[in-house]
Amino acid sequence: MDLDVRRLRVLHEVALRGGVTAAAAALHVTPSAVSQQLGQLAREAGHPLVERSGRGVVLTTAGQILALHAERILGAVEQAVTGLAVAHRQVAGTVRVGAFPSAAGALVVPAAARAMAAHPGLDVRVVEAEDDQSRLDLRSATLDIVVLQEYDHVPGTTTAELDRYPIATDPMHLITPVGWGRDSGRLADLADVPWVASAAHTPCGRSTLRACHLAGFEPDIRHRAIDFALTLDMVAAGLGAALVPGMALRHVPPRVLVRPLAKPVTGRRIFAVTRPRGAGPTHPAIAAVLTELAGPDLDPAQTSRPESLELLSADR
Amino acid sequence: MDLDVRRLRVLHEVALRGGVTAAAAALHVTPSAVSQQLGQLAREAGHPLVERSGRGVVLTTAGQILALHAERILGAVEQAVTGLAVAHRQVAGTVRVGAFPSAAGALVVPAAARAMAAHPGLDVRVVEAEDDQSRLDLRSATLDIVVLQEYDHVPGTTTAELDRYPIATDPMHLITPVGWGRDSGRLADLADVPWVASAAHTPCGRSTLRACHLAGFEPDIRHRAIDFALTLDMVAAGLGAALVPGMALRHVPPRVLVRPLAKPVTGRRIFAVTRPRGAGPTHPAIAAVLTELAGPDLDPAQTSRPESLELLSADR
DNA sequence: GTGCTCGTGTAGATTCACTACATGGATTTG
DNA sequence: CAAATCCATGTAGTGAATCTACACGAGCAC
Repeated sequence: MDLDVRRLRVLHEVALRGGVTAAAAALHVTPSAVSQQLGQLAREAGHPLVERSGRGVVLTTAGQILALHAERILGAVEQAVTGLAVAHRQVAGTVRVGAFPSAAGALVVPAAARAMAAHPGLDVRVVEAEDDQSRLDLRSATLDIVVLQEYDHVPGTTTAELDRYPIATDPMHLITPVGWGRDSGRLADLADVPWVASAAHTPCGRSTLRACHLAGFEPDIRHRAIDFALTLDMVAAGLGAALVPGMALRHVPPRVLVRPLAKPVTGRRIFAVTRPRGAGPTHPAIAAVLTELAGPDLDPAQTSRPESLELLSADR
Repeated sequence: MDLDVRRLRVLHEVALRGGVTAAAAALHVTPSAVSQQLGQLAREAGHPLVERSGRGVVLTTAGQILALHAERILGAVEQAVTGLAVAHRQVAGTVRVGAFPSAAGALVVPAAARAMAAHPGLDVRVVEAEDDQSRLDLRSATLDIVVLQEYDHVPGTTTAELDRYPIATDPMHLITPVGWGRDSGRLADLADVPWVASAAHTPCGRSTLRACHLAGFEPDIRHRAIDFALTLDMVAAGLGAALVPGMALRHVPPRVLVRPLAKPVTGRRIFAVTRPRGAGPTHPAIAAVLTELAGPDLDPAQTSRPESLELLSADR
């Protein structure tokens, strides 16, 4: 009774993704193959691992237990290959980094380029995805490093069980169309203007709302944008003011004014995480990428945004 | 790069047994299969795992590292199946117990019988083997429980890294042909008689030597026997005196006198061990066997040896 | 009901792993 | 020193295992 790693990975994916089809997609096989492997594993385990629920499946108790152990086993396997890489001091192989959109371009891409330049055998791949998706792909070993964000004053998703490597803090900046109001550096001065914000369910959207509440007013949010480039375009078109993280200000379009705030109102912390039971920073290749991510970019305002940010110096 | 468990077990066996052929025998396959799997694993690992040395092989550094991790992974797999058994509270399956000859008959067989009687789904198998062999088979998961002995005053092999479950202490008893010398209960009275002992390289043989030295004399060892039954026959034939563990006295032949010793001179401790990183006593089936081994047999003299032991009462 | 999604069976092709046998190198024996 | 022996490793062929393609049935939405 040997519980093949391949099969255990199938169960792990089913547990993570919540279904046979989703697991099959993640494993790049057909659902039929996943179903068969699951059946075989159940036979070996002596108990059914999943049972149908509606048109999907849910794990039985035995399935949950085995999925838990599967994660431990997969982690042990990963540590084994890591041990080999450590012993041979080879900073090589493929490291897949997931990041949310604004960090991907501003932080991860330059870090990846530096890491690959420094280590010829290293292949860093950047995957742009939302935090929830990245977290899932990290656990399923589709990604090796994930760059996440955590907004101040927003409860947000906890990532307690993961090892965190802080990369940067990214304060929110106030932007308005040029020629709006006076420049006192106080958010409350813009209590009566229209606003542009991210979608209400996003942490950034909630962050804007919280900041305005803390400043003592309810913002009149007229437009919702997910991509910060769209936010900037909206502001440039005079549709409203907005609070955006500094990292989104690498390319500020004309007719957008970045206004100094008297003191930072709110912001977000950016950090990288690795697989909890997996190789983590032990692996030389992952360590090299983490170093590039955390090291030179500790202040993203100084390094990642070449121009157009002189106005921000007052904020810090 | 998934490092199949099956392949890792092959590497583990090669590391344990010290060669391809020995590993193949333990895995019940041909050496060719082992060699091929090893080659495949080396390709996956990116480094050769073994290199030829003389007419055998030795593990490379990479091989040693991977073998180390293999043991962890195999342990994790074992814990997974254990987790399932625990969740379903099923005291079932096969438990293989290894024991040195005298313990196998006196302790393990009755314990196995009791365990199987108490748990219908349980299949306990007893394997008689020397300690070194048993230790190896335990690590390779050929055995699940191993009963070992440790003689007083003999450095012996340490089993520090294993979880120990004490079963019994088995003091050595003095036996002579009937009609020899006086019955003072002192070992030194037999300084000038011929002796029968186990082979010099065995711990029991060394134990006899040490006991006599502690009593102040050098025994004149005329005959060497490995099986205690042969020792008893030799004593019965009048060839000499001997020190044998109490457990070997289940069937004392005629013309052999078990002499009370004023105080126990030396003895051995008998204990069971389980796989260090493996399931161990967590597994219900293994726990059940361990209970039967340790529980009712805490004093083997009282339970396992039905008659012919009245003389021993003075010893304890 | 119709359409859609999800999971599970079945048949066939491909891949994988093992055995049997042969080869080459290293050690022991006569 | 040659012969015999042991050990590991290749090669060819066979059998098992696993995947895809396709069909089917069940649940849910409209």
